[in-house]
Amino acid sequence: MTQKSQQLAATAWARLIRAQRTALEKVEQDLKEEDFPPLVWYDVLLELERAPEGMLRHRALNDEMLLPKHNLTRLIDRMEKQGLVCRKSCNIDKRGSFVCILEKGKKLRNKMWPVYEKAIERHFAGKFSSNELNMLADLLARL
Amino acid sequence: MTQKSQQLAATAWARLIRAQRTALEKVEQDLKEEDFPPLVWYDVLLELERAPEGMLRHRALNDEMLLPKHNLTRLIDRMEKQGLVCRKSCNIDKRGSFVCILEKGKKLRNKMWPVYEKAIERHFAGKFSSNELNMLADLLARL
DNA sequence: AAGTAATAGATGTAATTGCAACTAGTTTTT
DNA sequence: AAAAACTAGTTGCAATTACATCTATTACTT
Repeated sequence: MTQKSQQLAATAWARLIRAQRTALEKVEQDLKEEDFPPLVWYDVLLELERAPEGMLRHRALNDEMLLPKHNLTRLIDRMEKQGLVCRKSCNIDKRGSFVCILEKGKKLRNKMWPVYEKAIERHFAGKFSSNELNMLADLLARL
Repeated sequence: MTQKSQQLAATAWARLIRAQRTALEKVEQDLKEEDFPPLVWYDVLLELERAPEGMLRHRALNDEMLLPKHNLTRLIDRMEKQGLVCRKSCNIDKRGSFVCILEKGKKLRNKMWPVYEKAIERHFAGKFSSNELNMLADLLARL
C-alpha cells in the first residue's frame, strides 16, 4: 500500500459517501415536496409487488432491504397503519409472518414512480452518458 | 428517454444506494468493534484539524458536513461533553460561534485513522484496481 | 436612523433508529 | 423424547434525527 494509492482510496471513498448522500437527499426532497413518504416505503412496496402473489416473508423482505430487523418491524407497523400493506400469519412456520401489499399500496407506488423516476434522472442519471452509467453500475456492483 | 436508458438509470441508481450503504455499514462496524465513535465524529475532527488554527465557524463546518444545522448543534454538544472539541464565541459576528478541536480530539482522530484506513481498504478500495478507483472517483465527483 | 428581512445557532417536541432483551416456535443434539 | 441451541419477529427503552420555532444579532431598505 503506497502513500499514493492510499490517498487515492481515501478520495474515492469520500466521493462515494458524499455523492450518494447528496443525490439521495435531493431525490428524497423531491418526493417529500409532492407529499410522498420516504424512499424506504417505496422500496418495500416495490419488493412486495415483485414478489409472487405480492407477498414476502418478513425475513425475506428484511434481506432485500438493508435494514436491521427490528427496524423493519416498525416500518411495517407504520405502513400497515396507513393501509398500504398487511401481515399474514405463516402456516409453515408459526413464528414467522408474511407481509402483503394491498391495493392502496400498489396505487401509492404507481403514483410515486414518475416522480421518483424524474428525480433520479434529474439528480443522478442526467449527469452521465449511458456509457458512464454502465461503467458506474458495473463498478458499484462489486460492493 | 427511452425505455432502455431508463432501465439503465434505475439500475445504476439502485447500485449506488446499495453499494454505499453496504460499504459504509461495514466500515462503521469495524470502527465500532474497536469502540470508536461513529464516522461523523471523525469527519468533524478531520475538518477541524485541517482548518487554520484548528477552528471553524459552526456554519462553515455545517457546510462541509452534509448535515442539517440543528443536527450539528447537538453533535457538537456531545463531542464537547467528551472533551474533544470546544466552542468559542465569535467577536466579529456575535450571533455565531467557533468550534475548536482540543488535544483529546486530535488524539482520538489519530487513533481512529489506522482502523478507518484499513476498513476502507478492506471493504471498498481493495475491490478495485487503481485505475478503477480513479474512474469511480471521477464519475462520482459529478454529483 | 427606524423598520423589516435575513442569518447564526439553540431548543422543544415528535418521529425514527439502535440495542438488548423477550416470546414463541423450530431444529439439533444427545 | 427431553434439553439445548437457534431462528423469527416483537417490544422496551435510550440515543439520534427531523421539523418547527425561538432568540439574538446583522444586513438591507427606505
